[in-house]
Amino acid sequence: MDITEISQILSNTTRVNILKWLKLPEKHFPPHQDIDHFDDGVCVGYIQDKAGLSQSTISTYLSAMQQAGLIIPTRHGKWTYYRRDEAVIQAYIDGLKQEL
Amino acid sequence: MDITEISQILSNTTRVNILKWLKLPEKHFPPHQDIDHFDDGVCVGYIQDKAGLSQSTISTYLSAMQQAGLIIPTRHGKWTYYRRDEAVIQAYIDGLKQEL
DNA sequence: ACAAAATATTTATATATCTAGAATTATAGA
DNA sequence: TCTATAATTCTAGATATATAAATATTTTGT
Repeated sequence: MDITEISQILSNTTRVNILKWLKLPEKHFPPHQDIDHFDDGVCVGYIQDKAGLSQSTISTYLSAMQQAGLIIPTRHGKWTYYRRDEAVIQAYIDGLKQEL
Repeated sequence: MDITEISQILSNTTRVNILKWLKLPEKHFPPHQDIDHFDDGVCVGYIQDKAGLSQSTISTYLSAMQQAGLIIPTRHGKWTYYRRDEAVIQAYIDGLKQEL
């Protein structure tokens, strides 16, 4: 868990929003076609529609967020679902409180 | 208090270090010539020596950190002392815990 | 008023980030 | 196997950040 790497992710409004949306997926996204729950998170397309940026930009953002450990991808057929890694997010906040 | 603005500040190791050093100035800096306490923080020159970057870079960093509300400047003669704004730092961490 | 010290600002270059379009890859269905 | 869909990766241009040298400003001491 790297403070500066995660802070860099959080320095962009869209990425912060994605994290917020993923906290309550049923509130921010329509139901998926293939599955009836959000246990593995939300597919890239839905996040893209919500954010209003290009598909490649969102995909790049999600990769960076995954690289930083903030979200976890799960593949379901053609779709990639992303969900938050609550442990990492919590550890980051705790780390800030401790170190900062 | 803007999450992305403060996160941007925290995305740089030197700036994070400055905040950490300013938490315990007596541990990380020599005593000042003109005053015998760190109540108003630490002068720019000491921070620059400790960080090992150029004077202009450190001054730029400190300005940005002040702009984001993280530190407070106090002028003492020729010197500018910078100290943490604990309330803002705490509000940022609390804000993250709440919103994120 | 002048010189020196501390800091801030301006200017400039190298690198990184933002963002999208095009090309590529992965998967499911016909 | 061919096609359509979803997502990733590559490429590229515009903007932002990192960093320092040079210059300007502020303040003190002579």
